[in-house]
Amino acid sequence: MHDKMNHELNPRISADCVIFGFDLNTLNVLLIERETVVGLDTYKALPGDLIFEDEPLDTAANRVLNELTGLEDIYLEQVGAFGDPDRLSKPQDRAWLKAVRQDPDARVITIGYYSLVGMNNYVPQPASFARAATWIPIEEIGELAFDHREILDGALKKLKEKLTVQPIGFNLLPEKFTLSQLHRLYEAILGVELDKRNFRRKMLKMDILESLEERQEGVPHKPSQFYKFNEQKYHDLLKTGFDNFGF
Amino acid sequence: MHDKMNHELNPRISADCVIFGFDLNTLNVLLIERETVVGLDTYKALPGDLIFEDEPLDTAANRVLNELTGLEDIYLEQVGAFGDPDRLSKPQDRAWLKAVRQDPDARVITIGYYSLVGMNNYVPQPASFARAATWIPIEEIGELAFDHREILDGALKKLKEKLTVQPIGFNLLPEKFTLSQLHRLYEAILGVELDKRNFRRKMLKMDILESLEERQEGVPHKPSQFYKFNEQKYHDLLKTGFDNFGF
DNA sequence: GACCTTTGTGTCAAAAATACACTTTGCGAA
DNA sequence: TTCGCAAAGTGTATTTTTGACACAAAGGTC
Repeated sequence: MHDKMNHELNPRISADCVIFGFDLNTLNVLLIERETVVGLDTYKALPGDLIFEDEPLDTAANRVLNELTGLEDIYLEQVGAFGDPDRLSKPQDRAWLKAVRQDPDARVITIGYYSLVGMNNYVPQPASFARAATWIPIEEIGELAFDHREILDGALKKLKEKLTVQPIGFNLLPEKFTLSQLHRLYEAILGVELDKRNFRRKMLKMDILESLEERQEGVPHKPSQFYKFNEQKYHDLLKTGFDNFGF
Repeated sequence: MHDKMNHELNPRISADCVIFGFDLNTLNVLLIERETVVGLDTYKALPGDLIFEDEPLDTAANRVLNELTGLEDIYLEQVGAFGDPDRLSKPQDRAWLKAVRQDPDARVITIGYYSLVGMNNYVPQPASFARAATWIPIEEIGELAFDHREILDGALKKLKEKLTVQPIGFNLLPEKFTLSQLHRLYEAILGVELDKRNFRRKMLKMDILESLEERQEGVPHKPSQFYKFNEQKYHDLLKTGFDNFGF
């Protein structure tokens, strides 16, 4: 303590959410399009805002996400804290902050979160002061506001790691899905090609998918079989077999 | 924004560090022993303190760690943000805060960090207002101040995950070490028994260890061969072969 | 019915994981 | 000096997992 007192920080805290969606073809991220203050241009940002006093971080992330996009009750996983003192200092960002924040010069430390949702289940609701919340294919996302690009990259990295360690990603698909769709999802997230036969073998051996009687209809090729995710078996598996990797 | 303004949070930020050490036998954590304000008792906390204005988070974590323990220039990895509004509300914690903080009622959100250091290389230096920084074997750590137990558990979990994915942990050992010591280290971190022969085979196959001519001396059994870690080969390996797990 | 597109399937070889027990070395005690 | 103790060090056989690879089946379109 002692002589440090007057240096102590008095910052704001925000939560920013990286929401991944999958349209059965490419991976998308839910972004807010903001009007730049000067005029015609828009620029993109993650849905995020300051958190309230006495509000737990996870709760805040969910509230903020809901306010900006309409999404509700999403399981959000933390990416980490981003607190570079210069993270709000790009001119465009400063202009926006001045227009919208009570104390635009305050340092803001943000907690990044990420989650996966099915794009089908959900059509974004533009909120009051966001121009629009929209799904953007991940390869088309360039620069973002603040350090949001860094947060996005961090989230994607965590998502990849998680995917290689345990089968997640079912949230990204509709309830009934085909193995090809799941295959494409894995390729989209990991950004690599995966051998079709080996992928299927491995997936099925895990014994967490249930094949349905149903098949695709009206497609101009051999119809694909539908599967669904068996949550029960998945949780059984998590408890037994997933701790022992490596050794 | 709008009507939310008056709810906006005005918290403090702190950094707390989980420093793991290994005494060639058991895993230890570097803890601060604080006097309780009432009197004779001590209680334990992670080294941590408030961060300064305009100070990057990582820098702050290193500074705080240095001030409390004397450790310098440690690579700290983030565990995450911990921000439960009640995290400072245990009576003991409140007493301590009142004694030592300018604004003891302010909400404090903390960023947890962890790192590995060699216990041999380092003998903790007690700092001014910490009673003592000491290594405590991880099995002997019970309750800690605030939510530090939660932070510690989170750090240990991350450490385990990382260890299974890539060979770290060399920072925890002296420069020259034996395979048995490395073996014990892995067992201590993962908390499981690992087959000796299989462990050695796997470790050596990675080709990141260099066997030295030297052997143990003065031990009442067959002397063990010393190895050292080849940082060059390790970094080569990281670039090529470590991304492709799982698929 | 010819053609296009995507699904779905099997095998073989190489690599990795697992389980498992005895000999070696050096010290200390009798 | 030898006997015992404690930890180091070493190899094999079996099973499991990975990775590479090609062609027939189904259904729609023209």
